[in-house]
Amino acid sequence: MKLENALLSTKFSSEVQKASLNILYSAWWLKSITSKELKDFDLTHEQYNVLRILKGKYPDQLCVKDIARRMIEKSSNVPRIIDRLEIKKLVKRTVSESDKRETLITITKSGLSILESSTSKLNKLHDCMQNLTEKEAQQLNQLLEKMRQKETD
Amino acid sequence: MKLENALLSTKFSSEVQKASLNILYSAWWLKSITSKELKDFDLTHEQYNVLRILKGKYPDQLCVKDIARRMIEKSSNVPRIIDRLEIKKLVKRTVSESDKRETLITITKSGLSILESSTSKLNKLHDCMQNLTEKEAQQLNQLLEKMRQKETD
DNA sequence: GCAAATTAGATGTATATACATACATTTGTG
DNA sequence: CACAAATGTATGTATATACATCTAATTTGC
Repeated sequence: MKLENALLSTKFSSEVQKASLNILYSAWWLKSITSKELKDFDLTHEQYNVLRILKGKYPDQLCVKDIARRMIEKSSNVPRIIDRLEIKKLVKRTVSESDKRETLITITKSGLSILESSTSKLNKLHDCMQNLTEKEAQQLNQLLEKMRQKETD
Repeated sequence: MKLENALLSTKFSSEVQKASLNILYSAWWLKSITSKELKDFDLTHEQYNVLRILKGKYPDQLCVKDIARRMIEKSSNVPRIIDRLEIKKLVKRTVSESDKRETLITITKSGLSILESSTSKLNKLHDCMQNLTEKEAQQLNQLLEKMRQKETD
């Protein structure tokens, strides 16, 4: 869908300004289609993201800070997301022996299994909406990274 | 910043999957730099968005539904955002005469003035981070819209 | 060795997101 | 005209975001 139709507006001061709005709208669009799939597994987008990060290092444990550093949205309140995952027994908390301030998080068998089935469902969704070729996706990645180039790297 | 550094991860199953994460991260990045500026005006990103939409039609009024249709994030709870703007006297509610179910929203002089100064601050920020040329921005817009092409247009 | 500074995590608050439900008004249909 | 269906908005609930504050543990500097 054209951004003009999505926002019912045609007044953009520049292509650059339009690109900002387009990124924000695309992110909302991506989140809303994936959240819909995750609902079947009683997972939110953020809970899924934490499980995915934990699996990336499995069977190693990660402390809360390590997870936070890997989150897409850096301002996520990781302890609270962990709270919800812990209630559902998808992760486990343990106090670190080497540094008692740290809480180490482990993904449980049950967490791994729910992550596997939800990921396979999301992948199917991804395949369906593969409108971009690998080359186009690569170009998109380059443009996004160029846009953000002011960041300290 | 490269996505690899932003998320401390190098494992992406494809450029397309990486592009999804890149869009989500870029949206967070855009929101966080603009929210920082809007804080000086005691406005949230969403409150600013509503004011911007109202100004687009000024001096006409818009009902809640018209505003919701123009929001970037379609699931925004517009009545509640209006609540906060009304407390700050930046907008005014009136019941529509032609259809008493509708609430018409008007931006106040004070709302227009705060919108003007905050917009000019955001534009300055935009100018500083103009890393993309108009042509590149146009290409980015095309790629994002191609990605979303499954949507009913 | 110990006080001060730093760090990790938990918790509190305001606002937003996502979605369900409630309520009033309007519209459509017999 | 009556009444069911649809519509517009407000409100309720769970979770998340954004940010501040608090507590406990660790590190640093003297």
